[in-house]
Amino acid sequence: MERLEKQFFDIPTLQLATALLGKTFVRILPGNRVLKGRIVETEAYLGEGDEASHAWRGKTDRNRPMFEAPGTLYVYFTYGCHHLVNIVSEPRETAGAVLLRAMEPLEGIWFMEQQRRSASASNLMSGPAKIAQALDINRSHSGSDLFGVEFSLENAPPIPETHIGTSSRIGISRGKELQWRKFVIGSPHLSQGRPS
DNA sequence: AGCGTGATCTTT
DNA sequence: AAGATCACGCTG
Repeated sequence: MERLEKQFFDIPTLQLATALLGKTFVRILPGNRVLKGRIVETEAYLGEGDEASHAWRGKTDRNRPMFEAPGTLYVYFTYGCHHLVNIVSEPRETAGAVLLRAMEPLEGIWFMEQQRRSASASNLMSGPAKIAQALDINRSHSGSDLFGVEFSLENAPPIPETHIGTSSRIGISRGKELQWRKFVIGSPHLSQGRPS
């Protein structure tokens, strides 16, 4: 299916979190190896007013990409060992991003298995840091976008509303009351989540 | 259930 | 300059 252009990403963050479900994330490595995954779980993060967001206190060196144009990538490093990948939303100078939390591996599975040593098929990208590891994404990609060679998003039919679940975001201490996690109900590739 | 591991941000 | 926190994954 066709590649999604900038206008696709230019919708409110919460809507984008839903619209991304089912779409195919495409990563092309140096050497033209192609990796693909189907997005099955996302979370929305805003700026001011969303205390769980990196951007709620304003722009810093790290979160700068969150203030860039829709379709930019925001990647950061946390817990001393994990990279997490977000797709930026909202117009320039307004913070917003959608965290990619889980994907169904579609193509390049052999490579992903190499990247993730102890993983069975359904575990390859069933968590936000696993995605970054499987697809070989790190901080150097923060600020890139989905409109070049390395990264893109392929269209796919929308997921029917009845198959989309909603919950609190996972692993945060503030903003728990907001139901800003979206996922494809019944997918075997969802993240395991963290209690409370 | 516990902990690693380091960047980032806030407070002194 | 020091301390707290952290959008997590793995082992036990």
